[in-house]
Amino acid sequence: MVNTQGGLDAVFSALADPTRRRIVERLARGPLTVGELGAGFSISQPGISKHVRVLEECGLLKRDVVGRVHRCTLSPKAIRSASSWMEKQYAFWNAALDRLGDILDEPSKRKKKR
Amino acid sequence: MVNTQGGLDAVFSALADPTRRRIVERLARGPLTVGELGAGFSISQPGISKHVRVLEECGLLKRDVVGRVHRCTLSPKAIRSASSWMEKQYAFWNAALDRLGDILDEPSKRKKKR
DNA sequence: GGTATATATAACCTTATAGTTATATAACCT
DNA sequence: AGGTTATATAACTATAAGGTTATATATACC
Repeated sequence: MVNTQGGLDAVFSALADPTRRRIVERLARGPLTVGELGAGFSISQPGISKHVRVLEECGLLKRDVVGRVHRCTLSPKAIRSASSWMEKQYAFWNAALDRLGDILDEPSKRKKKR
Repeated sequence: MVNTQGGLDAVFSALADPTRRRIVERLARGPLTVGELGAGFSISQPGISKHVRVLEECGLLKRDVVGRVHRCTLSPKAIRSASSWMEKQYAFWNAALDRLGDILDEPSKRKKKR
């Protein structure tokens, strides 16, 4: 927890919790109030409130307060940044696969350069 | 942490740590031994060892033990499953955007439909 | 065999997290 | 005003997570 670089940290951390992933899954189907989000989970109302807050702070969720009701919507920018981090690693990996054949063939005693 | 559904949980949890994401970034460029992975981080050798273990257990990393050296490679299957979870939510969200216009225009007392 | 190297394990500490219950705030409704 | 509803905050507890140092294990080298 020393290095909290660029938002990504908070997004992945938020998505690490299965309850929060389920909340995101629900929100991806359309906006819901905090109360509606809580229905179906077996955790307390303050519990849901805290999860919603975490998702909000990392940018995955936006809140529209109307009266006493808080309507939550998914804000896909954050999910996009996390997803693109993954895509990037994937792309690097594919690029590395070329060089890889060479390295893997190395029987631990050959420092040849091609 | 009551609901540990399908691997995804462990993968997101692993990626929540910035040190482990940096390890993944390095591995995406090509295989490295545990020792090589540790170089450049300011944490102790056992610290690295534990991070590597976490990445291995969630399926992001594979280990090839040759002699006393452990060569680590990225195993992109896990990253793919996490990434596709995100893509799925994204897709649902886009689908929801159609229905959304209707809902968002409703000012809780809506006097107009467009 | 003895020593150095690569990595893992054990034991421990500290901080963070997810959950709880109880209470507060604010909006809506007679 | 009084009561109900929606959500947040406070205070607390338990467990997990990341870090450490010290030690163990296994391989390599002379």
